[in-house]
Amino acid sequence: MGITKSNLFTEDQNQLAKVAKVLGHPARIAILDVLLTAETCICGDLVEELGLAQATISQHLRELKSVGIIQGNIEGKSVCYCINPQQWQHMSHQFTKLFQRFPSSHSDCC
Amino acid sequence: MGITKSNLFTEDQNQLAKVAKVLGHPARIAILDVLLTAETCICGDLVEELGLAQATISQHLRELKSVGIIQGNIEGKSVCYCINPQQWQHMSHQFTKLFQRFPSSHSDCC
DNA sequence: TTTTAATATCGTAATATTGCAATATATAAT
DNA sequence: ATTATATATTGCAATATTACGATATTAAAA
Repeated sequence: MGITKSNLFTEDQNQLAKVAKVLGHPARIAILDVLLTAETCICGDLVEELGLAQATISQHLRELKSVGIIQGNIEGKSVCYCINPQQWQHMSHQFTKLFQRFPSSHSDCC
Repeated sequence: MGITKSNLFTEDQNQLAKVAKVLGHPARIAILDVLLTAETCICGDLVEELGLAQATISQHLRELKSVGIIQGNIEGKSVCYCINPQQWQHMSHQFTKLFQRFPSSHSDCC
């Protein structure tokens, strides 16, 4: 097949998986690393920074935008990218909720 | 192409992306949900719980095992799955580190 | 207005993922 | 030993992802 059966799962499960999937590529993590390190908007430097073709970077940026964790603002003839604070916090919260569901005081399995 | 250029990225970036990718499917989130809710080992119930074929579940379990966040212990003729506490905490820590790099006191972009 | 520069989109090849039926494997029960 | 049960593996079709060259788009600069 190749098509995910989203209807079998809850909205939360689908949503979290969708965001995780976007984080699931090193180029996209690298892009976030640059944005986080710069602590400001990045216009264009990304293509030189990472070693991928311009078209490829653009595609990864679109995927990050698709779940809202980054945003792009047109600034003249270039585009400034930055983290979207609201969505970043939301994502952070969703993951943290998942992680915290495993009690640290867990007795060994089986 | 279709092949990720891992050599362009750091070990950390590749590692985090790899784990995120495994979390990037709702069936695998759903499996973790069951394991977290049960707070104990789950032997076999997973196939009835989720609506996927046995072969498909087995495949998802293998992917979760591949990054170490769950483990399976053979228990007679069935297999008990549970969260791996060490790896869970490690994963949790890696993601949290990423999330916390964005200062909550961030001025708006551009 | 033409050129230049930055980014996006399209088309496409290579590869990966998803899902499942069929089959293999392994252990318990008879 | 044979059968039943639980899980893993294999093989395969459908679809998705990754990467990039070529081309479009858009806005500043000349």
